Amino acid sequence: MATIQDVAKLAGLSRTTVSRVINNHPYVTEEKKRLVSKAMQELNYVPNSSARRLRRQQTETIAVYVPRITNPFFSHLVEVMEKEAAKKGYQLILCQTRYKKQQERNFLELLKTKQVDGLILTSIENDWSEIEPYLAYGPIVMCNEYNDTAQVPIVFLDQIKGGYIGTKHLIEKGYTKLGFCTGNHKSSRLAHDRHMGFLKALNEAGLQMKDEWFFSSTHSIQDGKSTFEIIKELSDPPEAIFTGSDEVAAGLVKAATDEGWKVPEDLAVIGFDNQPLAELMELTTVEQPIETIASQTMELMIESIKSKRKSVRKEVLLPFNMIQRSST
Amino acid sequence: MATIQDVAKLAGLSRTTVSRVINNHPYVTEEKKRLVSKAMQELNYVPNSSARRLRRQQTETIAVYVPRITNPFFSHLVEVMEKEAAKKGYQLILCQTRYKKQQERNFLELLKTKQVDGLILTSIENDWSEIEPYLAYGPIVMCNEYNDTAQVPIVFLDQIKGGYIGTKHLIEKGYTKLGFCTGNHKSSRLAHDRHMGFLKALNEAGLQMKDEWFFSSTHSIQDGKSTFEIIKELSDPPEAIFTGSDEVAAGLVKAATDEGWKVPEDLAVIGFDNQPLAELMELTTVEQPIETIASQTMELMIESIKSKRKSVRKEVLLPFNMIQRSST
DNA sequence: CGAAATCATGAAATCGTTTTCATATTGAGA
DNA sequence: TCTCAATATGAAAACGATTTCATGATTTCG
Repeated sequence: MATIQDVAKLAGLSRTTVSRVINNHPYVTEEKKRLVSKAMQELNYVPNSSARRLRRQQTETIAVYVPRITNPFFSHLVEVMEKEAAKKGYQLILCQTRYKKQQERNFLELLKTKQVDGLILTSIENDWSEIEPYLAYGPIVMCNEYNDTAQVPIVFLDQIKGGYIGTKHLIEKGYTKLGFCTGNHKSSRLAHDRHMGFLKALNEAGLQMKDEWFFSSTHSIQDGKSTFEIIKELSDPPEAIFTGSDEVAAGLVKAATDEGWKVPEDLAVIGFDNQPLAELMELTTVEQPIETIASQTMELMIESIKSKRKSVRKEVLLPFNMIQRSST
Repeated sequence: MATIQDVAKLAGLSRTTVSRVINNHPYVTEEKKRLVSKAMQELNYVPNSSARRLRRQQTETIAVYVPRITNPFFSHLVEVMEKEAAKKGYQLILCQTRYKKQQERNFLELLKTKQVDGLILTSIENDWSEIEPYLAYGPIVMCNEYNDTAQVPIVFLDQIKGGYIGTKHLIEKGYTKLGFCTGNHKSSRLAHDRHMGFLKALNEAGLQMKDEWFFSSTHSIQDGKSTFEIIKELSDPPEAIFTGSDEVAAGLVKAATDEGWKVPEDLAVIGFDNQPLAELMELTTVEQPIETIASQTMELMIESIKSKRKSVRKEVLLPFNMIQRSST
């Protein structure tokens, strides 16, 4: 493996000059530039990035935390982030926290050991107070997660509104008996806020909700199917269901139609996210602008890395988009 | 940021001894170990990984090439790989080639510049001759892609067999008019081989196939739906379709049932991969053991990194698994 | 008891860059 | 012609660890 020294020797110049050519520093004559380029080519030289990182004190690498990359929402987010990062010469290290506090804490060391220039958090397991100290080691940007106090840039959607507009849509369609499916609504701020939005819309319309129309811990297609099994046994079933996920909505619709129910006449369902599966099942859904979320986040991240100033709070609020299909 | 020097000073010892404690080298007395640990704690010290990388000439980082992370097959692969890598102290850099030769070539520089210890290729855009020279810079492992000559470890499935068993299943179910949907069967060895397997099964059963039952460039749910639109206009439509993807199969089934066709009575469909969507649509499908593929690949990769021997060809052939549901 | 092996520690070299500092040359303006 | 700035180059320091080499101290064993 050729080093900068070898190149310098072959070109009959100093390391310094070679380095200047590599980093195109202004004060180098055309002639020397040619000499260096020729030598580099001849030796098939590439600068050693470990050395460069050490000297420059930066890695051109960004860590992205997601719970699991197989979740389509997060893989879409990461897809766009990687693209944007690559465009600007950065690489992405993928960190799956698997919804575990400990796993998240382990990964936090990356920033401390200077393996990455910054952290993007698309989900947070630990309390902010646990994470906050790591800000001393590099910028952190939050994406689609929020926290009212953290002094970091944050790209997010108002999930209360998300819950609200989805529910409002159902109400406008004339449904009055509304059910609600949520994931882990206790720990997740997102789920909690969507529920708030749901209740707000209900309230405004003066509608009541039965306890038996509330379903928690629903995440998967299978959960959607099981939920329908419960619904069909109710003496007074809901007419429409707000779900926090397209998977659950798809499961509901599938189980219902299999049972001979008509969607949306017998049961209307609204999903969340607009995943490919939503199109397949023709689900009405509340879309989050994933591409914008991702690219804005990456932009803020790179900006934070470049301006080495102290991290400050900066909120970027993005809008939802209702997609009406035939499930409502 | 505290350095090893600071720790050494505080502990009243040399850098060398501190380094020995960090890397738990045998010859250090318990007493000094305590002293060093205390100093490290006090200074909140963490070894700088750039320095360590430079000195050790290794990065504990592995690059994974995928076309796009949003493809569920690849995201599942990456999910498991990341988990296995993390378990052994390695990190993953995600590289999306986006099916572009140029993009793949750009990423190849990562290995050359010593940013990663090795490369995992889950798809290959360029000719092997283009990639082969990079073997000089570190190990490469192929995953689910193949090439008959490359002198690298390779974890794969016999896609001819994949096509064969799926088709055989349809034949055993009694269908005689078989259609075939494929992606980009010209450039992809995978798609080509599945087609070979399909034809082999057809041949063995003495069945003929009409040209109009062959559909190429089908990838998405939407493609599946459009394909059905063509099929329903045929005067002599196929009774069953082999598809190279669950997405296409799902699209077909959805469009067909919407049109009032019964699946599998009017049209049987078999998918490929066993994605979550296959369960939703109750698709019979040919499953690839993704978790095993991923973990075996990662194991071979880490093995290759550790034993610094010359790369040699090593084939790991894994079996398919037919999953029978109600679409056939 | 003396030689050899083992244990314990530190000084200095090393990994391969970039950056600082010093110095020489050239060109422009007074 | 002299000064000052701009241009061009190189020597050496720095980044922060690990590794080699050297040197004592201690133990083992014949």
